[in-house]
Amino acid sequence: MTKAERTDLLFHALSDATRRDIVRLVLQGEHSVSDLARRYPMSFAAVQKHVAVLERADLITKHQRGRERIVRGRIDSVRDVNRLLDELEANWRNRIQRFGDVLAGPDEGEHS
Amino acid sequence: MTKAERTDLLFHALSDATRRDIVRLVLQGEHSVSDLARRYPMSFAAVQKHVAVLERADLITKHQRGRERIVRGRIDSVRDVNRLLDELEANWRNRIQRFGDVLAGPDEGEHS
DNA sequence: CTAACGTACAACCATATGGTTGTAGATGAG
DNA sequence: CTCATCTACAACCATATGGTTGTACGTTAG
Repeated sequence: MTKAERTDLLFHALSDATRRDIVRLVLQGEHSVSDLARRYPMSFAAVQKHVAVLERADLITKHQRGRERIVRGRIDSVRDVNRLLDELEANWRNRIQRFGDVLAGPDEGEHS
Repeated sequence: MTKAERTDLLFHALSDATRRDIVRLVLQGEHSVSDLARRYPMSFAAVQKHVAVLERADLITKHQRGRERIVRGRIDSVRDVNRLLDELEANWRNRIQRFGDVLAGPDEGEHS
């Protein structure tokens, strides 16, 4: 998977309020898929799909405990998203830097 | 528009590589829609749609100059996304804090 | 004025998305 | 063992998404 593809998955996963809430919950502590499903006004299968989207984006991990699947948040992936945004910001800073360079540059050609 | 709806729009807008690249470009400097369209292997109308998605999410602004529409990036919206992620991370930190509290808490009930 | 350019927008299409219900397989409780 | 619980997964549906082409309109260059 390319970096762009993974980035697509990350942002797409976070573009839904239910999924963001699930991430919030499982960063606070462990929850089974059923635990999560009880919280939202939709079917178990729907929540299952949301969890699958988050898993594909590496925002959560699932592991079995008895008959339950325990969901945990992966804080490092949330931070990856932060880093991706910083890369966008960096371009903005570079632009500002260049703009500043012009202002602070040698007075060539000014006043003719 | 609710906060969640705006957050949906922000993350959705950033979930596409072409759109992220457009944001990167227009944070560096101004570009007309045609300028942008020339860069990508898709029709002008397709790029136009991407720009519209970014505009709806407030990640860019458009203003007319002659017959061109100039696109500029809105760095503050990129930072809004950063802030939203920090809110998710905050829940994680709270969890760690509580975990630390337990470790550092009064030795009640221990050793019977 | 006229032609070329930049843009907007509608119509259309294939596929993805987010939801549903239903079925079936593991697993734990009693 | 038997039953209830938790999960997985398929099939289905309505709508959203990302692309296309075509048409129309404002603006500038010559």
